[in-house]
Amino acid sequence: MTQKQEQLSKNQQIVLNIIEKAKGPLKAYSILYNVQKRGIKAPLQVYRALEKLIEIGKIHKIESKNAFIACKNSDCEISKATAFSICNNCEHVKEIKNTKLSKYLSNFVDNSGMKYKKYNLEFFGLCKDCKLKQ
Amino acid sequence: MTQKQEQLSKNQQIVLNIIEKAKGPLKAYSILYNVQKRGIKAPLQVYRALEKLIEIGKIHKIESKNAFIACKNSDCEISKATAFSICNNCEHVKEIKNTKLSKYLSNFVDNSGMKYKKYNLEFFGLCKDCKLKQ
DNA sequence: ATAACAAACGTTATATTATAACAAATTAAG
DNA sequence: CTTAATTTGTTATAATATAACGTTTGTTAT
Repeated sequence: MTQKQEQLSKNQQIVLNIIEKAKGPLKAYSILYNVQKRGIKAPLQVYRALEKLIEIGKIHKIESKNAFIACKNSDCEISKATAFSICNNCEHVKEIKNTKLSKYLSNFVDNSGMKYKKYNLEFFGLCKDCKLKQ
Repeated sequence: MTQKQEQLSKNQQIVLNIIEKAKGPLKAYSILYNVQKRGIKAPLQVYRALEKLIEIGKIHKIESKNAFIACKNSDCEISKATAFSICNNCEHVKEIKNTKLSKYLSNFVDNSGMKYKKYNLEFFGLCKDCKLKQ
């Protein structure tokens, strides 16, 4: 019983469901194949839903993978502050929920005195499972 | 007189020159158009050079833009730790050189105790010029 | 309730970004 | 020199993403 999903349109709902059920990030065309039985036929329908879902913070794009993942973090309001860990071996992706980190980055001021409204951080390494197996 | 460039191959050299001369990040196909007079004819030739240049840390990929920029930061050895600021208005991109930030992120340990080998951070906001103009 | 507007939809076509596969040429090392 | 590794050239194609158009649905204000 998630709240505030009644405002999503039909296609947005379908695409979000697929992404939320997935274990990891999904690519746009893989989403497309998965939702064809539900009436979505064209890439653009998927991309439009993705765009909206990103806008309202329900999902994030993993830029280094061109893939999309459900937001598990109520803190990153409207995707202004996102951080992920990505396993180089099994490609497992996890959203990092760390208050210190997000505070540090949200308040970061560069050498020229600039502050930023938004950031996206991607960490790469081996996840615990893959570290053990090696 | 940059050092250590004698080891680059012809195509790698050509592509690097274009990227280093550019004011901002370049897209692969824009690089291609720019180097056709110098004998590079196919996308793959560009992508291969890009791959190598990234590998040896001469350039970075701006993931959110699918574009490539020369490394201006001798500190980010072999691109293990990259941070950029990106202007939402004029699309100006700048590599952030900030020792505190890079130390903070390189030493970051997440809630599960994981440390990471590599990260890429992209900040978004308005650059100084665009802030003034608004 | 309905006119006016905004948001979402469906569809076709196409643009943009990136890689596969294979053979030839070049370079580096033993 | 010759073997191995890297780089090159080339053609084809895969994968990712958007343009443009007209229609339908949903919202809001009267």
